[in-house]
Amino acid sequence: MNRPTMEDVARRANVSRALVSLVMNNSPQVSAQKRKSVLLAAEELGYRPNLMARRLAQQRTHTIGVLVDDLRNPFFGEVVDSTEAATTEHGFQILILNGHRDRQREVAAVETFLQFRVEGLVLVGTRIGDDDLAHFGTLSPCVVVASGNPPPGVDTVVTDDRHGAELAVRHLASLGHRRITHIDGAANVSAAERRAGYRSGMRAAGLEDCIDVRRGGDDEAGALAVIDSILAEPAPPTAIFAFNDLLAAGALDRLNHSGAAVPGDVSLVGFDNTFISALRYISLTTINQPTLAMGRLAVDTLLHRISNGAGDTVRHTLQPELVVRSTTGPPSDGVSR
Amino acid sequence: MNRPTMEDVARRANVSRALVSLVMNNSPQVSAQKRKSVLLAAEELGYRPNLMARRLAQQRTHTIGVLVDDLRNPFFGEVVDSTEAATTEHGFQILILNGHRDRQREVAAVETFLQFRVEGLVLVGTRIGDDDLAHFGTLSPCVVVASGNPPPGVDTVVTDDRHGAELAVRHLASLGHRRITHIDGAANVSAAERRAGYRSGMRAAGLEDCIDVRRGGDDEAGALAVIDSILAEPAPPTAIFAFNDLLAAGALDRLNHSGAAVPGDVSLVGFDNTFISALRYISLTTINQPTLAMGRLAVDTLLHRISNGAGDTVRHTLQPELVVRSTTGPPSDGVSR
DNA sequence: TCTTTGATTTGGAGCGCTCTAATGTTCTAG
DNA sequence: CTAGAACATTAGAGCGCTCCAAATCAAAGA
Repeated sequence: MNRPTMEDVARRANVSRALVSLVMNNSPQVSAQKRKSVLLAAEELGYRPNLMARRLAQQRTHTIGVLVDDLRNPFFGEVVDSTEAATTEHGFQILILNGHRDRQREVAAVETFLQFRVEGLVLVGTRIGDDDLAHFGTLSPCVVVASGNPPPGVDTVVTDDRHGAELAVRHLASLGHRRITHIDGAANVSAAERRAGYRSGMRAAGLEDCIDVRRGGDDEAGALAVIDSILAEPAPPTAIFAFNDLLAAGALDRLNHSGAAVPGDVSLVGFDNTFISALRYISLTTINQPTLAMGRLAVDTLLHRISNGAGDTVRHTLQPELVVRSTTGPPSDGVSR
Repeated sequence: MNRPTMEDVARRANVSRALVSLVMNNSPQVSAQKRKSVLLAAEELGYRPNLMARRLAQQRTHTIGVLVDDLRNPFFGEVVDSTEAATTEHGFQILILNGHRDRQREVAAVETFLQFRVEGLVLVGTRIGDDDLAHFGTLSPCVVVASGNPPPGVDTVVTDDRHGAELAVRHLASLGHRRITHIDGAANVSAAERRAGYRSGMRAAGLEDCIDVRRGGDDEAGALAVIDSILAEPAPPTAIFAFNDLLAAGALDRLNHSGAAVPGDVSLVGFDNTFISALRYISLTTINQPTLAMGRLAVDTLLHRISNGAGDTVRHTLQPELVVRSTTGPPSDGVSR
């Protein structure tokens, strides 16, 4: 399986290696005639340029690395999609690695990217520590997306998680809910901000006495136990604000299974506005994050940094929005007052 | 941002480039002392081997390319996950590219893989034509996963789609349904087999007069219009077998919205057994595909082919299973008899 | 002391491609 | 007819690393 090289093509077309190279990069300074014969020779041999060699010689890879915390979460999937679109539009290649929600693996993935000599890094929702992050920032242009509260010195594109959480609480409070519980995102990078937003939202609504945070997780499974224990309590909450849509879906699931009506007995709000929440069958009230804009902005920021080098750190904060669907409504009776 | 090279490390540690290379590949034939000083020098310089150079020199990439038809479909996501796990276990790297359900893009992606000199290809659910496929097979070891009915000459790992569809129909028929409609997967690679399975299943149940195939698509959206038109008919089906879970979720959505009870008025079966169907809130009866085994088997087959070269084409066919949940039940009344 | 042997270390020739500088060619204008 | 511009082509020096063959070294045996 010895693949033909540029040398072979050159020989076959009776030209120099350099000329073949020019043709392959469709340089305009090649005569039509030579171009044709080179192309023909390449075709006949089934020639395919060797990317390794090309990149080595070029000293550029035209590639950016995208590291995602968890590809299974549709939210991240959407961000990656828009990142990919924006990247290819700019003539760059994209390399995707999955962090599997594991800090170690994520750091290892960045290492892989660096060995690949990617020209920039997009870290989506990763749980890499601030110290490592700052370090990576010195090694390669780097944009952090959707990651709670990244350290200075690294460009970031974030949704205002805190504000998003406040929107959720305000919505519930305005419906008349008082006992609003938050099922949090545990170690997820955005968890802290959303928790903080929940707290400040509760305070703003004069409900600080009702603040109640439960430890959830990253996906459906995280909500099950919490719902079980909540329902067993004497005065269960009339509303739940979940860290994300997956958690909310899990909660919905469990509530339904336990015979609690949503929103009749319990109102529920998620976060992310993934396609899951949009399924009419679920129809989850949630907080939208502008994934498309986030991906695009991240790439723009990164490419700008790549071509313009150092400079002031940029921080783009996008605003989330409340999307009201069918899982929220006024509390069923006066009990909560 | 001029990265240190092996040369720099060698100079700093007062050894030859070759020795540094040995250390980097942790060869056993290096004295402990030299190893230490090399490692130290590398550490101090922040040296990171250049993968391009390494691969170019090595004439191997230890990488396999995985092309997925649609990363947004959780089913494919699961297959990729297990593929990734199996790959890294064997010391290989994995490169993932997304086909976005577009044949052109998929062919282009394979081209990219070939330029990367991947040592093998795993094509998951792609819609690349048989001719192209056969061609790629001659260029690189290649395993096709979950793709309907691939051409001979290429190793394959498939679920017996036809049988899976038959299981679904048999289940519905045994519950007493007669008017069972199939919402198909349109141009999806597995669509033809599942359609065929639906047909033969119907025939086997003596329901050939009721055969009714509607054009669906790849995801939720594909089901909406179909459901609308079905419900508008004088004698709507009492059961629906959808091409996959996403389509089924869309159908569930629409049925629910139209006031049709599931399974009261209409029973519903999906295909793939993705996490969506498992959400208790949805609790979809579906056909399970052993994604974990598929990914592992694909990698094993591929690596075997890589190390043992040509040989008889392998075709692994895995058996799907019926997973009964809450969207199927007997037809509501005697009308259908 | 001189080999011999096995363990270490090193020189240097690639891997396949790009890119600059230099060389050829062709054509136009003086 | 020829200088010189304008265009086309090529030689050759890398890019950073691996790996084979050869060189070096140290300890052990004769």
